[in-house]
Amino acid sequence: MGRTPCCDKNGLKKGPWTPEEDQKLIQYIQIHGPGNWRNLPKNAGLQRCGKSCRLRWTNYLRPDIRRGRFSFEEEETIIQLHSVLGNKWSAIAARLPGRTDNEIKNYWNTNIRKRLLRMGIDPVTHSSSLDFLDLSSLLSSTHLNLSSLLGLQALVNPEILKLANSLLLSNTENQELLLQNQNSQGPELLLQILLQNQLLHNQSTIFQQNNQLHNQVSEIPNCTPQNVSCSSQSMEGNAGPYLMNGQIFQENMMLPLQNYSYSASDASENSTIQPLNNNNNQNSQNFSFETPLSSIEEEKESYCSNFMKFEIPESLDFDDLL
DNA sequence: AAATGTGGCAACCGCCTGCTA
DNA sequence: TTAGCAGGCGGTTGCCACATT
Repeated sequence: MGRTPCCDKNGLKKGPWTPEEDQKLIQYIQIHGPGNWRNLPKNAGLQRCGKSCRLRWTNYLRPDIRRGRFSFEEEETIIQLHSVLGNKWSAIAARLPGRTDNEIKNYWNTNIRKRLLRMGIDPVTHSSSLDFLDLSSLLSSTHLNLSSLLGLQALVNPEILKLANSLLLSNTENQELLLQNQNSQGPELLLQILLQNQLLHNQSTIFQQNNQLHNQVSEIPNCTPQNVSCSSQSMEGNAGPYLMNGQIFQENMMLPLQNYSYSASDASENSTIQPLNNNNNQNSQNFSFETPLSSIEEEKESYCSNFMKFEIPESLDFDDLL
């Protein structure tokens, strides 16, 4: 025979927990520790199913739970882990101390997922629905082969190369696909992974930097982000991407710093900024964005939508990559 | 001020896995 | 060996607070 049922479902309370019930559960677990959920409700004087008690404790009452808004670092971690693990919320939560799988799941469904959808990114596969990631025709041309991927190091952050490598090692599906296609589409798959993760990396980097700057500005007495003065020439309509010193995806140049002035010289001495897809205000050393201050969420979306406008610059000579 | 719409989140539901008798 | 349960997990629901009309 198996075990006896964990609880008699008749007469058990359901729905939101009251403070009194929470207190009973906390007190009992403080004395006896978590576990033995079957007998816990009866011993603690609760008219609840043991399963309900366990959920309440693990998702809400546990003392090590970290509540409040998710940080950019946490969001970055969630997105990256989700791209590898999928909806394995418990596995993702295990890598985010203080966060529960339920909380991460809710945050994904209510925030990240919707934003990715608005940006044209499939939240399940993390692949773009836009055509720019479908570089098959370009990559299968006679102008590019596997060795050219090495040249992409100029375009791709080394950390992303490492991430792509770890993804390839950890993602069985990718491994199989690459093995199946190593003589034909392998480089294309790798490039897709690189580009997708470059997107994620730049997105999170921008979020972090923008948030840090936002916090720094907020700490200045009598100075709110709205009244930070903008300097020099306007780059309105030229929110990027840019070609800078022969490189695209220059990290510091990807900031969609709406309402903040930004000096290109901060990022690189003697920099030149060339909008890839716009003819206005070329070679500006300083620029500003004069759009109204938007929420962080809007900034994220704004950045990503701009990023999705990525075009391969004509100045990029693929023949050289050979 | 009231009605309606929307988003966030706590909690439940049901399936799966591993353990136990 | 196997029936049956506890615990774990992901999906879904429904309530509540806030925003909008």
